[in-house]
Amino acid sequence: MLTREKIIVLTRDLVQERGANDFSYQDLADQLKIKKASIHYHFPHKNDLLLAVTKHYSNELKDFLNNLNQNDSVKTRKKLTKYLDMYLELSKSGDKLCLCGILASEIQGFPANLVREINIFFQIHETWLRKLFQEAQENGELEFSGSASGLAAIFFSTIQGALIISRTKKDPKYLKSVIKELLNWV
Amino acid sequence: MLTREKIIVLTRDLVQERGANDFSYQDLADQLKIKKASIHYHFPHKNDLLLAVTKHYSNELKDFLNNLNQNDSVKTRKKLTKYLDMYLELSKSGDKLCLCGILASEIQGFPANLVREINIFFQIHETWLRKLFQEAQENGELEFSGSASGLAAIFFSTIQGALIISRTKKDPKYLKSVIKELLNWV
DNA sequence: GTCTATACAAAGATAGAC
DNA sequence: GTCTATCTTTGTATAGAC
Repeated sequence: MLTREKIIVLTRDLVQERGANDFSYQDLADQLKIKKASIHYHFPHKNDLLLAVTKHYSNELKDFLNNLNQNDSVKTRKKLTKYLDMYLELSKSGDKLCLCGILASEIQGFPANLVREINIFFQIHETWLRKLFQEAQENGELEFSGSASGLAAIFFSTIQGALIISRTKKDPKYLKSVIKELLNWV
Repeated sequence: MLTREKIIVLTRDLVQERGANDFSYQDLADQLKIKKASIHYHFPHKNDLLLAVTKHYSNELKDFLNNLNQNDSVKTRKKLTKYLDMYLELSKSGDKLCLCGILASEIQGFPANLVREINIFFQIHETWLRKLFQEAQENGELEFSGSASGLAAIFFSTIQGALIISRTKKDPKYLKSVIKELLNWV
């Protein structure tokens, strides 16, 4: 793997664990066994690195969702379950949050382009969920009161919140039960 | 107000805006027009300060909830609305999150006693919500499928998540619509 | 209880050799 | 593209005078 890519992947992990304000180029250098100056060569400023990591994370998400959409015969509920499984997996790690969830909580002090990128990530989620709910409502696969976009916002907010609370409680079952409860509502 | 108290209140504000890893004793000293050393007199280590702030925040919450519980004649839905209004107010500030929500997202690296205090805060919320839902279900004021504790977890997670997302979008209406959607479900 | 002064480490960043 | 060396600023913290 290219050094540039290694830096991005490791940063992603560190941010998901500790946040953007609690990891340093020194941490990266130590773990990658290179020097700080080498990292500055690839990403002169920390915000450059955070921006690249966020874009990388969004691209991974797009791939994941495209993959889910690929197979049209898959039932809506099955797609939804696979989507939610992604977060259950994350929660099982015990020490990670959604990259953009944690970045969003530190957003004051970030430059505008990074804020924009985090919002794009949120938008990808909500758009995917909204379309899923919309189509499922139209073809009668799911039933719910309220709008598809409202339901999408609820699902996404709940997961982001539950991830944080679940980790704090050191109890992955918390997220699991919240997700189960959510699924009972559609 | 005593200096000690001033420090706590200002720290609370700064943490709600920027998080625990992005404010310093220097920031406090500048805004309070005292010297860093004076703050170290009251709170030798930063974690001492964060612990005091968290306890203070929990006490404010307890007062608020006790106040709500005071008047038994108030309808459940009204109590719930007042509870949720607290977060709508917070969201209107445009730059603050729930203190414990933001602390929880930075929890790696905090000492055990601080983690415990954050969990206590979460517990207060969930217990209050659970009891509210439980009693309302028993006396028929509210109807919902699933357990009262599950509903409490959903409400609390959703609010925490929506606060973060709402601020990132710079759109307090996001939280507002999520709350409206939640209320449609009970 | 607040101040001045200071210590010490770490963070973000750059210059220039290889 | 990576290194050594260095710079500057900031953060956390303590000692000791007032």
